[in-house]
Amino acid sequence: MEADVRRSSTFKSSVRNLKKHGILLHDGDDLTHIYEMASGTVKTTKMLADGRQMVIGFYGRGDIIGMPYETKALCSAEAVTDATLLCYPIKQIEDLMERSAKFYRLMLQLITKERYERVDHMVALGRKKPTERVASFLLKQKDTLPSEIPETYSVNLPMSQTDIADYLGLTQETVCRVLSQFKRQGFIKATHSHEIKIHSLTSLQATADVGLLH
Amino acid sequence: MEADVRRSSTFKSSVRNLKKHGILLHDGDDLTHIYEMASGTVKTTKMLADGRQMVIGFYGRGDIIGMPYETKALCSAEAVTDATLLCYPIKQIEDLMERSAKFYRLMLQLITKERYERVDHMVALGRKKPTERVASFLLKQKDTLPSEIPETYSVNLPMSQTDIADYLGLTQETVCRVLSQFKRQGFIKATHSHEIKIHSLTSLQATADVGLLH
DNA sequence: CGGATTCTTGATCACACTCAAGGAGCGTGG
DNA sequence: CCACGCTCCTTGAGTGTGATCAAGAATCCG
Repeated sequence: MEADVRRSSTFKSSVRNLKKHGILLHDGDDLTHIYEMASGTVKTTKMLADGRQMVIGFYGRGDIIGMPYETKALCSAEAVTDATLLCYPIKQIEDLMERSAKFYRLMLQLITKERYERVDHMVALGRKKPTERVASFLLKQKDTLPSEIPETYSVNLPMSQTDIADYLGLTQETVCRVLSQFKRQGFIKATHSHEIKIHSLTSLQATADVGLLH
Repeated sequence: MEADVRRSSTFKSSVRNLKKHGILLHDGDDLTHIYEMASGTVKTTKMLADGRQMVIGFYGRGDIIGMPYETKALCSAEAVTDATLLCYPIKQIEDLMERSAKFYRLMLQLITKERYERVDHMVALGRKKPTERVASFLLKQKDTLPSEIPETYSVNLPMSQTDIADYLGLTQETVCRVLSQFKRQGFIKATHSHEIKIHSLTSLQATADVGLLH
């Protein structure tokens, strides 16, 4: 998006750096800007009154946080790692959308992608078993990689297992146990911390989609 | 939306009637139209390979199914009761959006509302207990009513308990048991079939938000 | 190096699911 | 209009799975 905004005459944006655990937004804040991830990872969350937390999404390079006409922030947003964001005044984005068909199609595209992901996420939360959810989560990470994925490859998991649990509607212990099971089965292997190697993409896919394998 | 579309010069829409259990869309179909509910209730669903079903949403009078630039249907859509829908060619809607700022704001408004609901739904699926999910669901129904809700009022529940369960990520039996419990507690009362009376809005709200009461 | 956080694993428990059976409600056709 | 069959609802009993509780190991970070 960055290039598209810059190309417009009224270009005016700033940069914001967040340290790990830095807060970008509180749930319900007035939303003055729309943010584009330049580096790092940010999570959006909702919290219940008694402290239970739900992670709605993880955002990495190129992802957008905030939508035109979202006057109040829908979720809180917190840095999972140190992160850099490009900040566009929301009014400016709204103007661009109204004036440039190309730009508004770009926004609609983003919305479409988000809708698709949220529905997938909802299916996982409502109807998938823990192993299936974790497998789906691991596979989703590959979408963030450049195309053409071989059977074996590495993915980065910058977030904690607690964050993954809060994203998948599980406990941290269950996530850990499922990952251990996948390791024992040879589906994945821990490399560095915050990185795992996928050893059998097909096994994970079978597990994610119906849990055919046990 | 209907009035706004008609006001435009290129107005051209048709009406579609669905019988109960009639299929409007199959997941992945080419989406040629955008639909506005005129009467009845429709549910959108996703199905896993082994038959597990997730209900993504219920749609009543005035709700929109399908979005501009959603080339393939994101979900299946099926009538829960006999239903009537207004059908707008998706191309026409896309044109209107590009040309009329007013119209595209209308669309963005719909999208914002959907985003808000989906996030709420995700929190329920991932972090709420069965009683809290059912209470949230019952309260959501009041949004469909004209404003100013008193402590006691009636809501229509045209869908089956199985549908509610598939919407809340529970089993049909659990939904039934929670509803029975609410009846015993005096929170609600069954009136006609497919209609219940809310007797204590505040008790339901307390249950929905944190489950403070047991 | 020391303290905090995160991860891992085990043991136990509770809650929602599964299985089951009976009843109520509804639509259809005789 | 009633009888029949189907779907949907209700409730109970028993089970299994993921949550909880707990403790130790590993990793991170100042």
